[in-house]
Amino acid sequence: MNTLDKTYSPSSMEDNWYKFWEENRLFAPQEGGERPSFSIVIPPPNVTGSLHMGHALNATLQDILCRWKRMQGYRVLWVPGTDHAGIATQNVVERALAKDKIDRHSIGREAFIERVWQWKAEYGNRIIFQLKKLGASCDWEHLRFTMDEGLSRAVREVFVRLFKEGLIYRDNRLINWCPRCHTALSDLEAEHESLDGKLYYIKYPFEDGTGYVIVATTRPETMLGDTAVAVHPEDDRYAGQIGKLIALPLTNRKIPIIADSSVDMEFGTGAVKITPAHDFNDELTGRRHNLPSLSVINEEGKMTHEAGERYRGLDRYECRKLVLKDLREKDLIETEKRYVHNVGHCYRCKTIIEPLQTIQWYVKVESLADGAIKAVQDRTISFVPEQWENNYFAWMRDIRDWCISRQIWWGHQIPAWYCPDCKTEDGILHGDLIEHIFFNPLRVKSKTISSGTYLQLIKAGLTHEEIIKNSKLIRIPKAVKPLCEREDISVCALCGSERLIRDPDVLDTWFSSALWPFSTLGWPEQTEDLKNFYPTSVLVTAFDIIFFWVARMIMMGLKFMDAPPFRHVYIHAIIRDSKGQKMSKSMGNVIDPLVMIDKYGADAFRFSLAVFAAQGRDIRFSEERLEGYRHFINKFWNAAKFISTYSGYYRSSKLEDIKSLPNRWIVTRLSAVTEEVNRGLESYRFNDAANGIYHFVWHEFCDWYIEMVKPELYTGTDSEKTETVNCLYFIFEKILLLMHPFMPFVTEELWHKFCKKDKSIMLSSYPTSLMRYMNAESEMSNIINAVNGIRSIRGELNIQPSAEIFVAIKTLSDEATKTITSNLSSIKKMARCSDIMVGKDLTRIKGSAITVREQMEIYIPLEGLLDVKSEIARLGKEMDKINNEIGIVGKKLSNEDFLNNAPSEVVEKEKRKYEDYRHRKDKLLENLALLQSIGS
RNA sequence: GGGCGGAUAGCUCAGUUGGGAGAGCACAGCCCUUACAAGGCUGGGGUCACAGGUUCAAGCCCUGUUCCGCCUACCA
Repeated sequence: MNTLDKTYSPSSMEDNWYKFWEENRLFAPQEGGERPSFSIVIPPPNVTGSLHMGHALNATLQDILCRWKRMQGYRVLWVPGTDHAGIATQNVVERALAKDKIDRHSIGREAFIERVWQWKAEYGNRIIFQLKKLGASCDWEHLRFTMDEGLSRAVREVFVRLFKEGLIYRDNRLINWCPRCHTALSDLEAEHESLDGKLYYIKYPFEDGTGYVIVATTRPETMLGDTAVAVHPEDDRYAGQIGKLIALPLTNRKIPIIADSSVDMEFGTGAVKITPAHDFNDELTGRRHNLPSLSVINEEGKMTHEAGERYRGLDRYECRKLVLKDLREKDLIETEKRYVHNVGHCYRCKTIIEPLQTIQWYVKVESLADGAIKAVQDRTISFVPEQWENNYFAWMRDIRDWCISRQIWWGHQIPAWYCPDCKTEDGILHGDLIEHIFFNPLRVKSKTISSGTYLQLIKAGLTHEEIIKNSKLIRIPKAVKPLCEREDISVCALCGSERLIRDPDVLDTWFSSALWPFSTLGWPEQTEDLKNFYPTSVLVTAFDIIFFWVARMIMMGLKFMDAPPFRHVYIHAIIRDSKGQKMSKSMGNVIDPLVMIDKYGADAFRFSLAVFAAQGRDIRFSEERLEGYRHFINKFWNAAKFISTYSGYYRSSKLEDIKSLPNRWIVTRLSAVTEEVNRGLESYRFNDAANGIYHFVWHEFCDWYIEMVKPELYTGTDSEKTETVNCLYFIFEKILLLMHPFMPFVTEELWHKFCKKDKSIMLSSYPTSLMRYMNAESEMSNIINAVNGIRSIRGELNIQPSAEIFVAIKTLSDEATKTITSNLSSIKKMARCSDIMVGKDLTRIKGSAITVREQMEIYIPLEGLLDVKSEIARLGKEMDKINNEIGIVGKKLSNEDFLNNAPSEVVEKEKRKYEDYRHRKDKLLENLALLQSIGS
C-alpha cells in the first residue's frame, strides 16, 4: 500500500492517467461477448475554437454517460471531431493574413484554401488537447473533421441525390446578406437585435402636383429602390388616391399608389413605401402586384447605379445621410421620431444584414420536415427535457426552405458546373448570361476590363482560365442550368465543351454538420461502424443549436439512413457567469475551463458541472461551489488515507457474514444510493446522481459510518476488525466505481493504490443494486437519534467538546435498548461521553438537561452546572417546535375527510407521528414543571 | 405579435405519480477530538412572486395577474 499525501493534489496525476488510458486503448469500443452498443457523436466544436465552459459541460456529460455505459458492459463508441466552420474560420485566417497585408483575392482561391489548411494543421487541434485535459474518453482513432475526404464524399453524395430528386434547387429571391462576410446567410444566421433607430416621415409628392402622401421608413436610403407606395384598400384617408402616380423624390421615376391589405392602417401614416429588392415584406407585396424590383444596394453594401449617379458607390449609411440631407433641402421630411426596431445581424461578425436579391441554392425542406416531425411525435426520437419538443415542433411546422450556398471559399464547394456553350430554354447562349466581376481590373490589348459576360470576356481576348482565376464574383442567372455530379467533371455531358465554369459557392457549414452522425461512421460506404453504431444512442447538446443542427440531422438521417440519427436528445443548459450574463470576450467575464482545471482539478470541475447540469436553461457558474466540490474530493481522499492505515486487516473484498449494525447499515445505504445513481443517469438527471454520491460519501460514509466503526478499529478483536475492514474496503471500492464516470482521475488513482488491481477501473463493472438488511436503517436511527440528542444538548448548553460527560438514556422499547447497548462505544465516541446508562426504567436524575427523541429520553446530569433559566428556555424552544407539529398533525387527524380519503398508510404514518410528538411533549412538560417548581 | 422558461433560506439553486420545505455556500457559537481546519459539532434563517380555484391534502395540478429571462416573427 502506497501512502497517500495529506491533501489531494490532482495536477500531478491527471496527465499520467490519461496517458495510461490512451496507451492501453481503453477508449476504443470493447470487443467480445454479446455487448450491446452505445454510441455518441460529439457536437463538433469549431476548429477555430478553444474550450469554453459550454464545451466543458457538454463533453463532461457525454463522458459521464460513456464511462458509465462502458462499465455497464456496453460496446461504447464516442466519436470526436471538429467542424470546419466556414465563415468563422475564413474570417480568422483572413484576419491573420491581413496582418501581413495579404488579401485573399490577391493570392487566389486555391492558395487561400491552402493557407486555411495550414492554419488548421497548426491550431485546429487545440480543442482536442483541451478535451483530453478534461478526461474525455473519446475514441481518438475515430477523430473526424467535416472537411475530411470521407465526410466530403458524404456531402457530395447527399447534395447530388437531393439535387436529382429536385429537393435542391436554385432560385432568385431576397436573402439575408452580410456585406462584410460577402455572403448569403440562412434565416437562422440572421440574429435579430433591437436597435435604437429613427422613423422618418417623408413626403412623396403626387406626380400631378396636387399634394403628397407621407410614408414612414427607418431606412430612407432604400427609397431610391421604391417601386410603389401601398395603402390599405379600406383606408378612407387614401380612398381616392389608389392608382395615382407619385413622383419619387431624388429620382426621375414615377411609382403608383397601390392597395394591399397587408398594410397596417394603424402604423405610421398608413402609407408604406415598397422596395421589393431590399425588404422581405415588400418582396411579397411586389410579387402580388407585379412590381418591378430595383436593386439599389450591392453585395458590398454600397449603392448601385440604379440608385442614381449622385448616390452610386456610396456606402449604404453614407447614402442614408446624403438622402436625408437632400430630402431636408427639398423640405420633404415631415418629421422624425425615435424608434426601437429589430434589425438582423450577421451571427458571425454582427454586421447589419442587408436583404439582397441574389441567386442562391436552397433545400426544399417541407417533405424532410414532415418525417422529422413524425419521428418525434411517435417517440422514435425523444427530447429530454420533453419541453423542448414544443420548440422543435413549432419551428419545424413553420420551416422555410434552407438557403445552403455561401459566397466564401472555405467549405465544401458546391458540385455544380455551368457550360457557357450550352443554351437556355429560350435559346440564349449561357456564355452571354454568365457575368464575371474581377477582383482587379485586367489590361487586355490596352483596354481595361473589370467585368463582363463570359463570352464578352472571351471575345476581349481573355482565356477561360484567366476569367475564372480573376473572378471575384460570378453571377449565374437562374436560366443557366447546372450540371451536378459526384465526381468533378471537366467536359460538358451535353455539348462536349471543355470550358466548364464551376459554381464558386460553398455549402453552409451546417449542411455537413447535418450528416455528422452517419458521415463520421463511414457513409456512404456500408461500414461495420454504421452497422454497429447507427443510430447513435443519444445526442447531448445545448438548446441554441436545436434548429441549426439537431433538426437538420434528424431530417438528413431519416432521409439517407431510413433511421433516426439518435434516440434521445438531451438538452442541457447554457453556462453564464455568476451574474447570469452570457460569457463573452468583450464583456471580460469568460471563465476558462482550463484555468478551473488547473486550480481545482478536472475531477472537481467535472463533478461541479454534473451537479449544475439539471438547472433550468441557464447555469450560473460559481467558483465557490467548485471549490466546495474540491473539498469534497479532499474529504474522500482523507477517508481513503484513514482506511489505508487498516489495510493489514483486509482479507477479501467479498462481503460475507456481516453482523455489526454499522456494516449492515452502510451496505444497505450503499444499495440505495447505487440505485439512485443508476436511476439518475438513466434519466439524464446528472445532478441527482452526483448529489446522491456526494451525500452518501460525505454524510453517511464519512460522518456516520467511519466515525462509528472507529472504536472497533482501535480496540476490537481481530475478527471484528477484519469484518469491518473488509466492509470498509468493500464500500470504498463501490464508491470508487460509482464515482468514476464523474471523477475519472482520482478514482483511477485510488483504485490502483487500494484495490491492488492491475487493470483500469474503466474495465470494472459499474455497481448494481446490492443486498439490503432489514431493520438496519431503523436500528441505525436509534443510534443517530441518541447521538444527535446528546450533541444537541451539548451544543446548545455550550458544554466543552473536550469534556466527557455522563448520559442516561431512557428507552421506550427493548429493541432500542438492545441497539443502543450493543453500540455503546460508538455512541460514546461520537457524542463524547464518559459513560452512558441505558434502560427502560431509568428515572430522571436531578439537575439534568433533557431532550426527548423518538424511542428515547436523554438525560445529561449537570450537577449544579445546569443553568435553570437557560435550560427552561431551551426546553421552551423544543416545546414550541413540537407544539407546532402537533398542531399540524392533529388538525389532519381530526379531519374526517382526511381519515376517509387519504390512503391508509398515510393515515397510519400521521398517527404514529402524532403519538410520538404527544409523548415527547408530555415528557418535556414533566421536566419543565420539575425545573420550575424545584429550581433544578 | 406568437411561444417557452423562471420567481423556494442572505446568495446560487434542488425539489417526477400532490401526503412531514432541502442542499451547497454565506452567517453565528464552540472545538486543532489520533483520516481530513480544504475539517468536526451545534444553531439561526422560508406567508415556496401575487390572487383565485380543484382536492381530505398544493411549492407541485388548473385559471388569472405582476416582474425577469430566452426563442421566434415580414409591422414599414
